[in-house]
Amino acid sequence: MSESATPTRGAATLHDVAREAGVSLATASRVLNGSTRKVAESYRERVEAAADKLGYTANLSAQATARGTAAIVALLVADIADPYFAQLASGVARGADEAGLVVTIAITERDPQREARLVRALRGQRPRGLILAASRTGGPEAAVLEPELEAFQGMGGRVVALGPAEGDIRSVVVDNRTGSRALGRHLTTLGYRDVVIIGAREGVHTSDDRIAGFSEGFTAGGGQVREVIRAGFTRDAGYEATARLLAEQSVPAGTLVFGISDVVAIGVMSAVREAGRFVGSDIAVAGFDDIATGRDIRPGLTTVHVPLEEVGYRALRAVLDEEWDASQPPLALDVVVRGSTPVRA
Amino acid sequence: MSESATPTRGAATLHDVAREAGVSLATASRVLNGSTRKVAESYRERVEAAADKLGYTANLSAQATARGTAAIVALLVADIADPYFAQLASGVARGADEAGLVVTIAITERDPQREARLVRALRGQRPRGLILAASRTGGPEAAVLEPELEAFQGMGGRVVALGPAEGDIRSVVVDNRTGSRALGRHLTTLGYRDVVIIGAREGVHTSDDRIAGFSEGFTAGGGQVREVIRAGFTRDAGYEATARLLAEQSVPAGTLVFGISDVVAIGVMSAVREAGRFVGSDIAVAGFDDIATGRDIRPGLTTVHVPLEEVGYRALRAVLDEEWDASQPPLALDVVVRGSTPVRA
DNA sequence: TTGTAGGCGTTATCAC
DNA sequence: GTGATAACGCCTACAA
Repeated sequence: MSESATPTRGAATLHDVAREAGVSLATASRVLNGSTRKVAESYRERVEAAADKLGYTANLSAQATARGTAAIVALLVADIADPYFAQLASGVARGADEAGLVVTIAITERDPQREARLVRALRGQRPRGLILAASRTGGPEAAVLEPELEAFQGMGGRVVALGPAEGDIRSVVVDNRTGSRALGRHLTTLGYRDVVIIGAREGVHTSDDRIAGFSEGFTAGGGQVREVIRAGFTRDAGYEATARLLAEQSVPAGTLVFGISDVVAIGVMSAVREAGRFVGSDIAVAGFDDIATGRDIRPGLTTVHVPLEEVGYRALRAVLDEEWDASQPPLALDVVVRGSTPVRA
Repeated sequence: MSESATPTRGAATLHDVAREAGVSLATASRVLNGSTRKVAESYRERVEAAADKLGYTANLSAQATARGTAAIVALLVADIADPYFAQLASGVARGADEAGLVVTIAITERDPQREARLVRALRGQRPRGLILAASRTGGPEAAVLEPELEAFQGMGGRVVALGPAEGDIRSVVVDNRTGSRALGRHLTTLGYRDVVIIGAREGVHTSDDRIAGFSEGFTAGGGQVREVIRAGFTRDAGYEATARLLAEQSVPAGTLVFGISDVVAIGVMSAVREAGRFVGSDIAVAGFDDIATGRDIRPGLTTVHVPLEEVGYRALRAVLDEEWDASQPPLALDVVVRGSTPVRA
């Protein structure tokens, strides 16, 4: 007596609904899921009544097999616990919800090999599109990804990358270069002349652009880049690089440290403090992205505001929209000055 | 002539692989996806060769329709941009990856109605399980969820809740009560006697438990709870409640504010500062969860460490494991004292 | 407008 | 062990 009087065995199928309503499968399908609506009102009502009497929910898998594509969009991020990616994901989720899509999420751990494997696995879902948010790199390691992406596109899937991309990959681009240039320039007007930049390894586009832009702006303003440290994109990378820097060199007061992202910059701040120095008055710190916590830490983190949630939302739209202007101007960014970079006396 | 010379049309199907390998569909299926393996080595090799020559990837939807269940686990969170949920999600993702499952994520926005709709929609995916991480409440609003959950379970899906749950819902429980009691008690040993608690509305289990536990510990230690403010679970809720508090009442130095979560506590800290008061020496602040940023802000946030990533991982295991000890002891928590609650002179 | 029937890619139950 | 073949639940020409 494992199952006794349960009226609906397992889940109600379209079949059940059709029978209950006394119509054909096709009719039921049309009113419940079909796109072009041409069903007599009386039938429609009966079907709908039957459907929710039975608690019917379309089997998405079956629908997907039949249609050849699933109402899914896959999102690849380096690390979902990182606020940068979390905020991005938030925008993607909002857009997906609006469009009635489901979001599938995969973590690349910043490993190109792994990323390629994930793309391949995700392909099995036949998602409408793939959003690549994990930091894109240029190098040869990135090559493993190419064939997988092509295979995916070959079966009608759309690929959207955050940051510039070649081929038929749509992309949502943030003007890292211009934003960081503005930041660098602005900081010289506050009196800074000496900067150490902590970024990711060469080849990571976002990092490279931010480093280049900042350097341009800073030198244009009369400052000089003392050193560019290649660390990584995490809080710990920022922390360790700074700790080492402070231990090995004598860093004069008034020096500015630019962390390639807020997350990195927050690590920088912690290391500065732990070394017994002061953030702001002593060693200034700036970041990039304007994640939420940057507002709540003390001193506030000077940064460049990136509308992360909006970026995620646009990426989602890029997956869905038929029309797509490939030459869209990149999202403009604003410099946000807070206490971590006070005016130098 | 709609189809011309493209070698692989769309995506390679099992059919293609079988033909290429010169075996039957059944055989190909067995070597590529089947569970019980009984295929001659020679065949196996041929099939595998054919498969990766063609770049075959199983169509998960088709597999799901055939099997009746998909290799998916759905995760419901209130807000993925919130570090609490993001860290949780991270653990879920890790476990899912290990088990070869895909994670689908849905945002409830803390709206029970919406949550119910999502569960219903997610049901269509026929996921192996559902992880309910969005703050569970007790009240009548929660009732809408029941039937949806039951329907899901009725079709063989497993439901895992974070926090206590009734019926055949598995749950991963964190000992909020004991943890907050320990925190409250400990803070009295530091000299605090007066606390204002900022929590979510009544009925939200996590919040209620933390408030109750903290109150017990704090009064047991000789302190008194001046007020319990019902605000919410967000940073802004903490901020606004505190701003109002500070504006309307005269809050003496040495008062402690306990935010029901670190996110709330961070809002509290910002409001304290904005009111021209000092966190720590003047008004002390404590939180709960030990999210990553609590370590990086200054002063550091005193809190109770919750192994969020691990909680997520366990939740995932709870979905998968056949064996499940319903009476597992809740995860123990540790008090972490930082600068936001200095010893009172 | 409605119903019939074939097909989507896999799995699983059979005989062989 | 291997291979037909009937499901799985749904969509969609096509016919009525």
